[in-house]
This record gives sequence, C-alpha cells and structure tokens, in this order.
Amino acid sequence: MKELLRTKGFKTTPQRELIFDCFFSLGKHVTVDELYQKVRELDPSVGHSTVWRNLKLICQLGLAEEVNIGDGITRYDRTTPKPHGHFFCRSCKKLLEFDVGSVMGALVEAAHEVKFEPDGYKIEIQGYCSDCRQASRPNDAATGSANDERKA
Amino acid sequence: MKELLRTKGFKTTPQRELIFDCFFSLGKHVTVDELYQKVRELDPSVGHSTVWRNLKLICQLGLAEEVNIGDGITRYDRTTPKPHGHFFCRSCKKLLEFDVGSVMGALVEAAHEVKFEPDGYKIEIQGYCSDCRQASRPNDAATGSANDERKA
DNA sequence: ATTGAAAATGAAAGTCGTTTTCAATTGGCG
DNA sequence: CGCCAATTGAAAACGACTTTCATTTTCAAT
Ligand SMILES: [Mn+2]
Ligand SMILES: [Mn+2]
Ligand SMILES: [Zn+2]
Ligand SMILES: [Zn+2]
Repeated sequence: MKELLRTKGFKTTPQRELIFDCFFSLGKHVTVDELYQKVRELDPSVGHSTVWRNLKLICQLGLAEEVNIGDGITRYDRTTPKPHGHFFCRSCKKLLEFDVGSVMGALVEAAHEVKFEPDGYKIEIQGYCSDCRQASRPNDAATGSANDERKA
Repeated sequence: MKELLRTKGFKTTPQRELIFDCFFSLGKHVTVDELYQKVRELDPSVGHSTVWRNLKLICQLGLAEEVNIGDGITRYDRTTPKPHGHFFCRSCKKLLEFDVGSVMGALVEAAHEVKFEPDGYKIEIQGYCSDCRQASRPNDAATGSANDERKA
C-alpha cells in the first residue's frame, strides 16, 4: 500500500493510513460521513475534507469507485475484478450486489450497434429486499411511495 | 391533458400549460434549467420554482421520470411503455437510448434468486459516443479523463 | 356573475452534500 | 538536518434542489 502511494508520487501520512485502513475495514458502499465517523473513533482530529480527499485518492488509485444511486449521497465501492450490479432497497437503502456476467454480452453488443465505446457500467435495480418486504407486509403500499408525498 | 389534471384535482394555469407544452416539445432527458430557458423564451415572467414544481407534477402524473446519471443534475425523461437503457457520453453528456428487452429476463431472475422485488431499472453504460470519438481522435486519452484532473 | 376556499405562483431564502481556499504543518529526498 | 512540495483542517464557497411566504389565480358552489 505504501509502495503504491510512493510509486505514484503520494506521501504517506498518519491520517492517510488511518483513512485507508478504515475504508478497507468497513464494508462496501461507504459514504464520506460513514467513513468520517469511523475514522474519528480512532482519531478525532482528522478533518472531514481529509477523509473526502483521500476517498477521492482511493478512487484515483483504482481501488474504489463512486456509486451514485440518485439519493444525492455518493458512496464508495471497493473495485471488483468484474463489474457487478446493485439491488437498491428503497426502504432500508441497502445495496445488494449481483453478478452481471449474463447480461454484459447483450449490453456490449447494443453499444456496438450504435458505435458507442463503453468504459463503465451501472446496472441498478430498485425495489424492496426480502427483509423489508416481510417487515412491512401489512402496508407495503405506503412504503412503496417513499418520496412521493408532496402535499399529503 | 386538462382532463387528466382536473380529474386528479390539479388546476390548469397558463404557466402550467406552457410548461407542459414546452416539456413535451423538447426532446428527452431535459434538465430543469433547459426547460426553464425554453419556457422563458415564451413567457419571461415564469419562475424557476414553478418550472421545477411542474416537472415534479409531470412525474407524479406518471408522464415522466427522473433520471440521475451521477453528475448531480436531474434530468426528466418522458415515460416509455417499456424500460430502456442509456448510453451516457462522458464527453458531450448526451444520452442515447437502447432497448433492454434482451437483458430484462436475466435481471428479473437474478432478483428472484435473492428474493428481491424489483420495481425500477436503471441501466446506464458510460463511455464515448461515435461523434465524440471522431472529433477527439488525436488526443482521446486526454478526453478520456473527463473529471480526473485534480492537480494537473 | 359573484364569491371564497384551496391551489398555484414567483422571489427569495434555506438546505445539504460536495468542493475549494488558505494558512499552517509535515513527509521524505538530498 | 533543511528544504519544498504535498498534505492537512477549518471555514467558506458552491450549486442544485427544495421550501417558505405573501400574493395572485382558479374554479366549484352559490
Ligand atoms: Mn457494489
Ligand atoms: Mn431515456
Ligand atoms: Zn430493505
Ligand atoms: Zn458524445
């Protein structure tokens, strides 16, 4: 890790090491604030912007990539050898991963047809996970309109 | 159109009619500001928030849905009978649509396997469209890192 | 036509995650 | 060591989205 940083011309600092460690110890799909909280448990002096900057750096190094599910909060997902898709539960906001190997062929071909050169894939299925469906059985119609109540 | 509004309990106003008309006359994937500009060509007195609110209303009526590609700008896409995917060009920021019929089966099955109940699909392929690739042939390496220049 | 309650409007302000600024500190090579 | 560029942290800036509120308008019921 230090090696990778050095060879790319970045310095190793205590904050950076801590942030990197925390990031990789936390699960996938971490938000800046989640990581910030985790880091501050171990060193409350670390600043928010430092966490943010190092998260960006982690992405720059190719160790993670941003995931944007449309709720305005960027999540950082450890890079996986092959692209994967996400099930996003509208209720608990959790992301489940699934293999997209079976659909990549068709997508690449569709791109080819219109001479589009793909370099990134975002396959996200929204809905409700089994946990949440069980929990809210009686009124899953209500939970279904998560953010549609304007003038209720 | 007026009928639909009335039956749902919404009022018809000159601004609303203008905004609806402009929205449907513009192409797909419209941003609030794009629609705002278009509307103001015809009536400069219409406010930004009115455009925004009516765009939300159009979604509420099921005539459009929000598309969030991760650049922080919400686009509004006219509802299509069946879900479609998007090619998003990192260079010109345009969205090309493509049919996802051939991959829906696999996705639905993948969801089934983990007891996830899907109700929304977002299939977005990022990359470079044929126009942009031709235009920037000599230095497509540079354009390739659209937003990766932090300390260039 | 008149009227009044509810909805809609527009300007301005508020929200909130992201990003930048800047002075002070620090890492690491020579 | 000693220097210089990289890094840090606090605070401010940014920007799209959303809400607030006083005023205006719609429209159903007189
Ligand atoms: Mn993931
Ligand atoms: Mn579309
Ligand atoms: Zn859930
Ligand atoms: Zn393009």
